[in-house]
Amino acid sequence: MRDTDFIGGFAKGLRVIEAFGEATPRLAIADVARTTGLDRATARRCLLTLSELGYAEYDGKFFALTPKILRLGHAYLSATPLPKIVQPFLDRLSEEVGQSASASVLDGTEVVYIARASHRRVMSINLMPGSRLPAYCASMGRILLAALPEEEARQILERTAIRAFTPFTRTDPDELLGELARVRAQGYAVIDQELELGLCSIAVPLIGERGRIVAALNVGASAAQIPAGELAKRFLPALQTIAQDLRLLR
Amino acid sequence: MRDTDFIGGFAKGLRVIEAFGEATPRLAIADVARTTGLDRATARRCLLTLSELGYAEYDGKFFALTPKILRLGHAYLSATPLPKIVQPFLDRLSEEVGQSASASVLDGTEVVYIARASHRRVMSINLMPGSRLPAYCASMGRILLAALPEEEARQILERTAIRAFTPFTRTDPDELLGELARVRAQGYAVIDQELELGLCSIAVPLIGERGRIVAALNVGASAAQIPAGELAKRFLPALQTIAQDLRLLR
DNA sequence: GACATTTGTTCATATATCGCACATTATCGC
DNA sequence: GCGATAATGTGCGATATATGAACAAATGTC
Repeated sequence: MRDTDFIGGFAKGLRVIEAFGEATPRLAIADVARTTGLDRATARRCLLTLSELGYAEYDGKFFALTPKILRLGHAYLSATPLPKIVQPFLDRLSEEVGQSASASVLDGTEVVYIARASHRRVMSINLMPGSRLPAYCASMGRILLAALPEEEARQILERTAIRAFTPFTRTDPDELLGELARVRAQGYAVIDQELELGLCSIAVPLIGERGRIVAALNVGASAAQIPAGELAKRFLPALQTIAQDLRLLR
Repeated sequence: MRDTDFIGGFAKGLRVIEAFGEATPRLAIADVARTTGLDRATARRCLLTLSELGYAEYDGKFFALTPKILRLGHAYLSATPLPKIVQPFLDRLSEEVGQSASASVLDGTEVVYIARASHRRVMSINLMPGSRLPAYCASMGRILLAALPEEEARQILERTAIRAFTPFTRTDPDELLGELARVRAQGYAVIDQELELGLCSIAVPLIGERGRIVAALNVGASAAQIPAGELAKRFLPALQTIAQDLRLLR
């Protein structure tokens, strides 16, 4: 690609949108300039453009995104067949096992939820399509990392900011790579309170065309109700059935 | 705003993202140029930019959005407190009444789902945060339209492409305005199979600061199981309790 | 209340982008 | 295969945008 094929203003605008996040729902021009590294004048122009188009609101001091911005993500969720195909299966699965079920894909070092059937709330954080979790300590993340060539998985782990969310979180890259090998061999991944105390989950791969692993499915449960050791016995057959059914669709 | 404060390239890029949708997951350069009305060269530059940034994939022929694009919508969902606050209440409500519960806001002529606790699948279409429905024939849409000054509601109806999804759909603007008045007076809205046969729902407003209606909550049910006439009796108290609890939070 | 800082806005100009016209390459019907 | 048609890639002048410094306004500090 020649560099004249790159629209700098567009790229900067997207960075401005991403500047809004969890802890920063309302931002002043200077805030955006700082977090994006853009010049204040440029940040201002991006924000005014967003506001002019209705993607953001401006009260004279702070900018905030409007629900119109959801059109952008929705363009993916509705355009990509996978979320739509998977959702009814997750609903059925969730109903059947009495727990939350989700599907996700890998984006960089993170797992991105593309569909979810939430049953009981067992996690403190609220997951929905678009939500992200670090791949290294999520059951679906382990599946998706295990699907990559080992070298690639290692690179992703290397550029992940690994931290221990709980005393159970595995943080050693080599140990994690060993775990990935185990996951690859056994065909499913179990996480026991590595992300959040009291929460465990089990995930399986979803196979697409040419046998490629395109997504992961999981079931999450409260560790108090169901010990991690029992996850495979209780949920693996249902998960594998769903994964098999979904495979037949393609 | 002076016109030099507007970044055309950014606005065009956003249009390109929105060109991807339900029926068009994969688009060639010329497709995008046609649907957006942009010059082919410009559409190409936008697409290459998206691809360079990892928001899209390019196989040499077609472009498709990647899950990274969800970061943009997620910036809103995680930045705006409302979805996060509402979700646990919806979960509780859904569990309590044994039906799906949702929350939405108005964006133009459409209702945008910002949170949802799906219980049983009663709709043919798959709703999730970011999903959109025409406001005029959705229970939450009626609530949100009724919250506007009548003149504004009329204008929205005028620029809506009103069509009859079922034989029950009300399509006459004056009749709809009358219905809005009724909704405003009684404080809740009931839809009986206007959007989809076999589906009915009931919605209430969610009050924010200064008494402004900031969102709507609803419960959907199968018309076969629960006639529309019984919705108020069965679900209104629970809905109103939730709305009241949520009001206290602010 | 005056000073120091931060923030928002404007301006001139260097730079990048736009859209057109043309060249090239793929796709389709036959 | 071959011509017709459509799609993609590219160079260029006109035009729009980015930049950083300078200014104005607001905010915070003492």
